[in-house]
Amino acid sequence: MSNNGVMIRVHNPHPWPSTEQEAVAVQEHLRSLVRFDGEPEVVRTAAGLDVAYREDTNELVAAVTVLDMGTLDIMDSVVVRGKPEFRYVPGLFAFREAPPLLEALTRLSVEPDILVCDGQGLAHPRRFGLACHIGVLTDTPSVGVAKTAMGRYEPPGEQRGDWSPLYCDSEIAGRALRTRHGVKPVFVSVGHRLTLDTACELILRLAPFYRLPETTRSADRLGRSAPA
DNA sequence: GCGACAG
DNA sequence: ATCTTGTCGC
Repeated sequence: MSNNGVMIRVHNPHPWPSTEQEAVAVQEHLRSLVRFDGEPEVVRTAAGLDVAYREDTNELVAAVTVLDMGTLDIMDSVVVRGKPEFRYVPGLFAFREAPPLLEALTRLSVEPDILVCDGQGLAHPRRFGLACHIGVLTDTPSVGVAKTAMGRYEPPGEQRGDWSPLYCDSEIAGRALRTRHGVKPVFVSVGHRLTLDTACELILRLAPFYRLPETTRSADRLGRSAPA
């Protein structure tokens, strides 16, 4: 269902922080807004969010694709460029990548039922990774899929679908999920308005061919192939 | 104090 | 993130 109105809106109760101390304070407040209910009854579309870097222009290139969950066809896509307003700091990743991603989400014309972010959700030092941040500010179900873990885990079984708990500070914050036989697992954690079971189920559906979900792969391709 | 540390 | 060759396997 497409229309000309804005489907995803950003509700940001804080000015964007300029120091690491302020950023941590913002996270500690926003994390109280993460919800685990309100899961969508049926997920028909899923958005992939990724950011590429252009060394030549010192710009961030945020790319968002919306895929049909049934066919994995790309139904919509948006690219937004922006200047980095925050240096990369582990744990404060969202303050660097979220601005252009949020702007891109606002410009979509096909509504995504869930957002698949390239990074952590609850599997974060303060339980508020990029996926939680994006999910809360847009009040949209979201999940984080990271290529490397921020917590500790034991290797899951070798079969596709096998998983093991991902621990952060002795708490289960996500899962190491095997999307392909014999390939390094991806690290899935809830962002907002989803359960971990549903999140893993969706990621497996989105990753029938490769280690990473097609949402992430398509957004990554789009971002790095964007015109100069 | 030293190492670890999403992209 | 990005820089990069060859190599193994389906």
